[in-house]
Amino acid sequence: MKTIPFIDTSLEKTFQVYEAKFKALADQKRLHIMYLLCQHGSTCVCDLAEMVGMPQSKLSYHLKILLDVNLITKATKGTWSYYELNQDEVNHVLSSELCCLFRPSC
Amino acid sequence: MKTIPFIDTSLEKTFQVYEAKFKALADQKRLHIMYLLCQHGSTCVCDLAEMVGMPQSKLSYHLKILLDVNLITKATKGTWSYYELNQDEVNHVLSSELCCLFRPSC
DNA sequence: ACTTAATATCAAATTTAATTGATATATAAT
DNA sequence: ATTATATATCAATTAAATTTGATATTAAGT
Repeated sequence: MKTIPFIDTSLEKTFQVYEAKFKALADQKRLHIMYLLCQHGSTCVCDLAEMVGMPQSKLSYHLKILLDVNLITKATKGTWSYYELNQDEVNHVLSSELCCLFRPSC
Repeated sequence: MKTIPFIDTSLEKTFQVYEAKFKALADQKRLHIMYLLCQHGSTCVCDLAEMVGMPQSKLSYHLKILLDVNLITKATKGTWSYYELNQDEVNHVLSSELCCLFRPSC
């Protein structure tokens, strides 16, 4: 019989959530992708692949990682998938100083 | 003969720096360590090891990762090493909302 | 219907990071 | 000097993330 450590459990959940988000951010290629999405707005995979010079399957892999933690969003039109930076989520996680990296205006 | 892509190079460096910082943040155990350092202020390794329930060598490994990217600082006194959260660096990287996780007052 | 184009997914190979237990180093206490 | 304590580092293992090339899926154009 043990007591339920409520606060610790909820902290643990919080740490889990942020671990996933930071993992997604912890990669140069993905930071570059986010930067490009920020600069160009909604962009389809094939255009993005050209911009980053990355094979399509590899790019899809990295986009999925960013999508799964809600740092980017996806909209499908026909066979095209358009990805976009989730500015709200970026603002929620990063300092305004850092967010600046992911703002078209800066 | 090729032109030097100055802007891209400096962007690449920026991404490298943040990759390393986010990598350090991308781990539940390390987030927990940072949280404890925030709550308790300057703490020596043996006390911290007890708090996180982690073998000493493992803890030292994780502390080094945080230290290397300047998210924590270290001060040695005799055989003891005292680690402390680098509040400035945390503020520089994370949103104020998130920083709150690493503020004693919140 | 058939072909082409865009994207996602998969399995295998590779690379990178984390864990473990042992050992080294350095200070402090006796 | 010897012993005990705190911490860091190392080599070996294990685990996780990334890359690659191939294939599947789905919509569009002819």
